[in-house]
Amino acid sequence: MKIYNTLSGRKEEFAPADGKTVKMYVCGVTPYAPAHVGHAMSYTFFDAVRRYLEFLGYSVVHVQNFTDIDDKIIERAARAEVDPAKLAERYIAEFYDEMDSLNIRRASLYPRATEELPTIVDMIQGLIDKGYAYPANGDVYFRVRKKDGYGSLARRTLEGMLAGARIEPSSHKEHPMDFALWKGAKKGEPEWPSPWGPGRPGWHIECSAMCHHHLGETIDIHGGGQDLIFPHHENEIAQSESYTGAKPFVRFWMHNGLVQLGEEKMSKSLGILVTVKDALQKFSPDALRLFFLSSYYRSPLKFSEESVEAAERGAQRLRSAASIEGQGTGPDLDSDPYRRRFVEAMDDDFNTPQAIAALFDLARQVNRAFDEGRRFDEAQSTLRELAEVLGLTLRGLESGTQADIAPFVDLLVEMRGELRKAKQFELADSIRARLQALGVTVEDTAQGGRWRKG
RNA sequence: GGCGACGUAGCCAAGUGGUAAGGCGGAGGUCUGCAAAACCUCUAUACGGCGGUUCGAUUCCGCCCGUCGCCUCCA
Repeated sequence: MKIYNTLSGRKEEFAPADGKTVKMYVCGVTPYAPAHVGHAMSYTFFDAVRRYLEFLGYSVVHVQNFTDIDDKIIERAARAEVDPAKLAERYIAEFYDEMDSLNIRRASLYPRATEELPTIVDMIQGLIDKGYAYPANGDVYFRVRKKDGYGSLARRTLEGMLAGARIEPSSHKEHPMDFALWKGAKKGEPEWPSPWGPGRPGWHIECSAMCHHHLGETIDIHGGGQDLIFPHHENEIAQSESYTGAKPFVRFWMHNGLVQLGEEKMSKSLGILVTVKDALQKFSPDALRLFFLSSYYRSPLKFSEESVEAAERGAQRLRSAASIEGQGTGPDLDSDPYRRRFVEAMDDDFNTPQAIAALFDLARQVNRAFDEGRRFDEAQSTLRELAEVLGLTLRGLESGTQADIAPFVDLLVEMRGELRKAKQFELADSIRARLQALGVTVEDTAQGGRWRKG
């Protein structure tokens, strides 16, 4: 299959370095606020990446970090007068819950910055020893000019960056673009001991350290949002390659486009966002996933309720095709052409929009086979299988915490069937309308009434 | 100012050097007591604008307009 590599700017043939196991690292969140749909989109996409790679027969080691110590956490915790670690812990728990709700499979490992201090300190020391970093005034900085090719991921040069003129000069830095590996602690801040004095790790070093610690010197895929390309991923490359001497640090860099709300990027710090929690209250997980995966992952995606509502109706159509019962005896529906289209689309840099198009076409064929009295069990299971590769459950809305209403609704639907037979249509229609008002849709088929929630 | 991305039907959104997937919506039809669902047919003389290359461009190149992102924390 082919994957677009940000580093080369081209689609390249992909296979894991060892031929079997894909080492994949996806940048996680800084848990200081609720997750928004931009996070949901990114992690949904990388979940689909992982599922598809496994579908191809690879095993995938998927590592995703939590940046559980950082300026924002300290700031928020101070304002709320809680312990920074507690604050982070709370948002991490929320994050797990929400990602589970979105049917995003758990990563193989979720390392946290605060649990990687020894690795981080070792790496910083190693960088100092090799001349790539220098302590200054309790901080430690990376010497950007020492790293060949710094800026190549972002396609920038040091000169170009300086032209931005938005860089705050720091008297302790040798070069304005040098970045912190270690930040000396100020009074009252959380701190860890180090050879350079008490402090905490800089933002970029944790990812380098975790990658190295858990996945080795070279990993197959490193993913994240496009907003991480610079400076975060650029700096990761600089740190990791300088430390290990191994090139490349990452074989395939993958970056998803950003979710926009209205005309702007969704952003935690700017407060422009729709939280995952809010979205899940309005829409089914399948609808959100279908919405996310209906556009190519590298393009920006505009979030709008109308678009997700459209996806909700589409999801319902897929669900219904995946769950109809009562196949006939005519010739089998052959789903191979649809499977091929799906695979071909996904092989082309995870072209999920086209893969989804194949799913909709297959769903139509299943419905047709039903109408024509043909067999479709194999096609239907293909539909479910491929949907699952994208992480779509195609399950109906669950009844939630309520006791199971099924026997009672069944009874009403059955009684209504009797009324219809007796041509008591007014009463039958009234039952249907009242069930609808309670959130149960009743449909009449040749085999009698059937119902679903929603 | 520098770097990058994008601009396709009412809306969302793929894609190709030789006249445009899919979804939602809409119109008509089949089925139905009605409705819903499902299925069938239709719904972009053409892909921001202007030039260029080409037998031929929406697809390549240049310029312009518009939108967005990054350059500072950010999936």
